[in-house]
Amino acid sequence: MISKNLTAASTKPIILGILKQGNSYGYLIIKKIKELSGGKMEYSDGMLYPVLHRLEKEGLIKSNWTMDGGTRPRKYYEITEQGKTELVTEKVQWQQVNAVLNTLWDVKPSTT
Amino acid sequence: MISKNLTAASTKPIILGILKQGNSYGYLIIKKIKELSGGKMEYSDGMLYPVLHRLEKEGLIKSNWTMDGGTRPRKYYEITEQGKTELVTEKVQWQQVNAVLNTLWDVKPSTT
DNA sequence: CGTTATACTTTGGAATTCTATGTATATAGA
DNA sequence: TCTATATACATAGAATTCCAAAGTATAACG
Repeated sequence: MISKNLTAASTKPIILGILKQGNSYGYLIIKKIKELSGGKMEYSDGMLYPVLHRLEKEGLIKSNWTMDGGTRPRKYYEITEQGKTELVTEKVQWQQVNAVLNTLWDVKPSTT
Repeated sequence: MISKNLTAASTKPIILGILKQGNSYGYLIIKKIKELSGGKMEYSDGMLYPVLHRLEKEGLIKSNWTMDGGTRPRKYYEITEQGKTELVTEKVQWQQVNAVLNTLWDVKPSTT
């Protein structure tokens, strides 16, 4: 299982990325993340929903309740323009840190 | 500047990676991180030292005070075997998350 | 009709974090 | 010589963040 810190650091870009592929709702996003990660990342509903609320308050996504043909109501989320911009920022930052780590993963100890 | 979450997620592997290159001490580690990241990651001393203490308590690093030829005492840290193992674990996890993100960064929106 | 899956919400105890503050020595420069 | 800055480490506790747990409700399946 992925550590708490890494999960926290990746939650925002993962959700924004999924919503950029197309609108979705909480329950489905949880399943999608599990699927994308091959089961290695698994969000509980109590973890994901508050994040969605926060992202909406930040203006990165927006929601509307929908009746998908006679079934129960679902709250569909859509990424906003601001959200798309934020995703780019997240990408840049992630890649900067990734670059630092790539120089460190496989270092040989210096001859001390 | 790198976001708080990303900083938190990368602190442990970065410190372990730096110490794998060779022993070092707090003040120098801070400078090293700044240098490696081209100034994009900057730790305050109040941020770094508690992390070093925590990693030592976890057994991933160990310390000893040294007098570097007449200068003031410095607390040198060294990575332990356990620390090296942990670094591998961190690497695997990071790369798993990185793989998920790589599938998402550049997705084209589906024709909705 | 009972059980499981779907679907969303909220709260508050728990854990984490880092800002601010404190101590002390070495060095550069005025 | 004196002052300012850089070096070097430590820690309390205010502030923030987090997520496990509990709650509500409907659909689907056997």
